[in-house]
Amino acid sequence: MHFKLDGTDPQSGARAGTITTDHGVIETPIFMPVGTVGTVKGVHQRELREDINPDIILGNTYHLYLRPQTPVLEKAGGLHKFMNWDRNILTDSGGYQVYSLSANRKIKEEGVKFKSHIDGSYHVFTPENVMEIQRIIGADIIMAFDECTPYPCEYNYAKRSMKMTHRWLDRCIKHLEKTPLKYDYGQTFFPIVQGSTYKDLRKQSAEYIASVGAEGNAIGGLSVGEPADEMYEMTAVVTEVLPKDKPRYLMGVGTPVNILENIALGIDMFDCVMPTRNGRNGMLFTSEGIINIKNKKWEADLSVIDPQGITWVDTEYNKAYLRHLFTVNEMLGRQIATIHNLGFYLWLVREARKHILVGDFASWKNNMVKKLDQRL
RNA sequence: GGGGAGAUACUCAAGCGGCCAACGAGGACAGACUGUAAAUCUGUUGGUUUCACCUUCGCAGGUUCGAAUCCUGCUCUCCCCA
Repeated sequence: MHFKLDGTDPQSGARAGTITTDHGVIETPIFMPVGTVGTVKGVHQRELREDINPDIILGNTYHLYLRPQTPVLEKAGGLHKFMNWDRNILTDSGGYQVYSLSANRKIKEEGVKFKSHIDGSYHVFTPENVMEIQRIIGADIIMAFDECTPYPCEYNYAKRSMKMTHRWLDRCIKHLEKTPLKYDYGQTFFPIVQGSTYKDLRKQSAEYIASVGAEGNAIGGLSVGEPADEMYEMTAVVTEVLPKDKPRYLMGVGTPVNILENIALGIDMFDCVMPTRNGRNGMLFTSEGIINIKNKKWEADLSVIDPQGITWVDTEYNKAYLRHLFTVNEMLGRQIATIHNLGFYLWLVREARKHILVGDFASWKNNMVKKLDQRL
């Protein structure tokens, strides 16, 4: 993997860059659609490629390990071939499931014992086997196995957890060196900064993560319920420390406003289920503000979904029709909403990139933030 | 014509003397959702001046301290036999 800085915004910490991998070029800032189990829910690969056109998408180690299971992925020659996606893929390590499946797992120094949410069977994830599984899945960017702490998180717990995540990181790196590539392209490993919402822990963690000299770095444990201002504060502390010549990935963020604010703080990569999940649940992010398409007010509104027309669905369908599809619970409604939202998110980060390169990002951002937060 | 069953809130449907403004489901309305256990989850759904009162369980009477629940009549619906 190679990262090149193409430009920085004079008024903020925003950067535009280019990541090059064996599966192509990723222009940053980038939003990566989430495709947990080998599909960006509700979107055909063809639509993803042609209509939304992201350079990279996500998969999830825990979910893919449970189903279809690694032997199938290995037989297929990796996730790219299995799902027919020839651009970049990043896999999360399962660290987020340590948080989200908290009722079904037990954390120890050695690793995490999970109770499968599918059949109740027990599985153990360690830094070592997570690296092996990610080798088999074969994503271009693979993540360290970490503990994503909840919010709020008591200081002592956050500190202990952060230190364990650091020790796990060492084990990941050590084991990865012994685990050869499975396919004929490279894989890049990203470590993850933790430290909850404590500035000193975040700084300490960022310093540790920076010290391992990875080709890219991630920030985890945010967007887990903390107020946005706290998230920004933590991002600011961390980006101050992380190397400027490496991409920075803020995991799990966020709303369109969150993304713009974090771009301003020097983040290059984002992922979030919001455009897909909220889209399936009727929430549309548009150039004019946020719409709950299920609301009665759209019942007879024949105006197009988004006059900006970022993706073709925006102008081919009207609001009343889309609301109707949700009302009668037709899957097409969820598909349209998902394509629209992903198109919008990708448009947003591409627009941000343009403004960074032109040099007027800060003022453009402040303008956008006001519009994007509006509820229509 | 004879016999039987039934009418409950937007719909379906419980309730069979007080704990009933009335279970439950659907629908409707609204909210939530941030490295996806999520096509999921939550709330509201007779009215109002809402820790209370008023009007509701086909219609009209009656019994009772008290009725959606018991009695009488009426109206309507469905089923069976002619």
